Amino acid sequence: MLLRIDTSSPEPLFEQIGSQVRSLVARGDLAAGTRLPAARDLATSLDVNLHTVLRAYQDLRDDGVIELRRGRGAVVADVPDHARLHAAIDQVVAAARDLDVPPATTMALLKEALR
Amino acid sequence: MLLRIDTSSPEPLFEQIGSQVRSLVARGDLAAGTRLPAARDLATSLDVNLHTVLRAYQDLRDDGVIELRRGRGAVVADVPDHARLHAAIDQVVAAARDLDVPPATTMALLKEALR
DNA sequence: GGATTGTTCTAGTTGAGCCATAACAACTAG
DNA sequence: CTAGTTGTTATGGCTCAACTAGAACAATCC
Repeated sequence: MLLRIDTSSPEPLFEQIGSQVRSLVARGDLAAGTRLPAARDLATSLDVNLHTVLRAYQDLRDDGVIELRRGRGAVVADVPDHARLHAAIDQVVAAARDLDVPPATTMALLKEALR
Repeated sequence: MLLRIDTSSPEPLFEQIGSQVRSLVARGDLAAGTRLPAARDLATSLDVNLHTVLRAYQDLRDDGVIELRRGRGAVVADVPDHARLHAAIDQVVAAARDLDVPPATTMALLKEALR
C-alpha cells in the first residue's frame, strides 16, 4: 500500500487514510476485488492504532467503497468507471488555477454544491 | 449578513464562517469593496466568541479573499469573475450524482487534484 | 484445530476548538 | 485633539473528538 500519513496535519488520521483509499479506488489504482491490507498490518506499517484504521475502513464500507468481512479482510467493491468525473474535476482544477482561486475556496464551493 | 452556524456540526465554527463567506464572495453575492460586519458584531449576532470570527477572517485574509485593517474593518478583495469555475463545478456535481459517487469521495478526489 | 481478521467493549490521554478577559495599536469621525 | 471603533495579540481554562491501549469475541480460511 502506498499510503502516507501526516501526523502534524489538522486533518484526522482516519480521514487521511480513508481519503487516500478513496482516491486510489476511484482512479482505478485499486481494482475491484483487490484486497486491502489487514487493519492490524496497516496500523503497524503506518505506526497508528488499530482502531484508527478500522474507523477509516468502516467509513469506506458505509459509503460502499469497500466490503468488510471477518477472517476475510477488506476488499475493494465493484464501482463504475469514473472517467467522466475525473475529466470534470480536471476542469475545475484548471479553472481554479487560472483564476487564482485558493484551494480552500474551491473546496468550499464544491462542498456547498454537493449539498 | 446571511450566515448560518450549526454548532452541532463536526466542522469547526471558524471554518463554517470562512467557508460561507468564500462562497458568497466567489459567487458574487458579496461584491468587491463590500464591508463585512465588524468581528465583534458578527460574533454577537452568531452568538459566538470574537476570536472564532477573527480566526475565520484571518484565514480569509491569508487567502486574499478579504482585506483587514484596524479601525476600518473587513472588506472583500477584488477578485475575478468565477463563472468558468462554477460551470466546471456543476459538471463535477452532475457526474458524481450520475455515477453514485459518495460526496466524501468526490471531495477526496478534488482535494488531491488541487495539491 | 489453529491462524487470521473484523467486531465489540472498556478505559485512559492528548490536543484542537472554543470561550472569557484584557490590553494594545491603527484608523475614523467629530 | 479626543473619543469611539476595530483589528491584533496574549493568557488561561474548558470540553470533546481523536487517538491510543488492552482484551475478548466471532466469522472465515487453511
